[in-house]
Amino acid sequence: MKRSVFDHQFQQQSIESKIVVSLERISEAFRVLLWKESKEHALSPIQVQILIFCNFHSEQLRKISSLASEFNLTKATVSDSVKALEQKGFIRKQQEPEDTRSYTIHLTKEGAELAKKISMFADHLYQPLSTLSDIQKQTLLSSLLEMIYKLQQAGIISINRMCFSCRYYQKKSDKHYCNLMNTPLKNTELRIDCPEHEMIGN
Amino acid sequence: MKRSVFDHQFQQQSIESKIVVSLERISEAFRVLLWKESKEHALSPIQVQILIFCNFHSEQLRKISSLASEFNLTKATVSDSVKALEQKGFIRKQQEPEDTRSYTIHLTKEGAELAKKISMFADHLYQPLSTLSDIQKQTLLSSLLEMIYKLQQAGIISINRMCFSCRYYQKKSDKHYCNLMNTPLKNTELRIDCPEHEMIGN
DNA sequence: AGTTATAGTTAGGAAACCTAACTATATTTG
DNA sequence: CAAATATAGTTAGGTTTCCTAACTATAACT
Repeated sequence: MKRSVFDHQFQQQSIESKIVVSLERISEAFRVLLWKESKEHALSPIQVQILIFCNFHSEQLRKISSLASEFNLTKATVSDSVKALEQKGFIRKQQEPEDTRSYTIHLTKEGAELAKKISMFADHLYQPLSTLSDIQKQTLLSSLLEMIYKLQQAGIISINRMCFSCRYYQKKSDKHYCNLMNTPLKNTELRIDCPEHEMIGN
Repeated sequence: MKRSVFDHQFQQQSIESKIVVSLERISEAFRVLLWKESKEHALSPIQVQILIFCNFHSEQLRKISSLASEFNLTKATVSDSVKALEQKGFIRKQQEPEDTRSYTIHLTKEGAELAKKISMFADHLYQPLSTLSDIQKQTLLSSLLEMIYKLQQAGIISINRMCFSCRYYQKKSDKHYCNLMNTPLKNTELRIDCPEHEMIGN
């Protein structure tokens, strides 16, 4: 009989189920923080995410389709929110001559200012990390990276821009190597959202 | 100038910001999995959470107010969802003689069966952990526990039933100790959702 | 040139959330 | 003990989230 990670008896035997439950609690924290930040600025959670994302990512990614797969939503949902942001004057749509079906999202001056403010919402997660030792942090990070990679391979998270899924990444005798920068990468240098990322096998 | 964890340059310097971004990705995975599971059973995400929670927690916690603070929602929101679950025949409200204002939620036979099924939704998070070493898992867990405790202290997550916030917990010369069971606790024995939990200072 | 794929929008609907105002019981306290 | 206050839950009304399905318009095959 298979057991759920939420089963107390199972939790007492299994460290894995404790980890999953912990991660679930932290997800809850994200949800709460995002919601709170949204309300404070009269935005919706998804609008907050879009503003932050657009503030930190390149033109190619600042399109309806990219945003949709980034946040695992439909294009219709994203389209609505983008329209709302446009009406509020935080973004502007810019047609490109190459493909007139699509457009790139640009933050207006007000949008960029707002984005800077709201992107601090995750700070509350940042502070609790300060008391962990360096080794703890390193182990924590590599474990999380491994998890994320597997979640992406399993098709649960659609998009990522981490080294493991990048065409420039190579494992050389158990060491990480980036073929774009031509340098070895320490565990802590592995990126989770690399601007130069190119998906493997494209 | 303070920087956001979503800032790429900042990420390259700071391991903490990478961890936060990773956690954010994992939260996304939870959101997606919960949504998917909901749709498959014609439930809403919050209904799924309520069913699972009620399946694994004691009577005192199976009340509107508890659920509301557990999930950081208002009572109104929870009340609505519980009503829906009742109409679908998965739960039943049971008045207690001690306090007739309130009632306890009981799963019906169908509700319990459904709860068992849907509580496996987190399994996709469980499997990616299998390749981690024991030491990695232990470090991961204690880091997460520490984070959660601080998030609760900071008032971001309202409720938890972990050892650190329990009146029976004691730190004896840097070792963990449970005064209810009268036993020392290894790092891996620390609980994240203990049925015997009693909030400190009550 | 005609089919097919892709980018984004619109419309309609269920549900997730909230706030505010409400009922009904419990508890406190003057 | 009666009056004031607190607590448990509901209802009403609103905005936003998200979906699916049908649509327009452009781009890219064949």
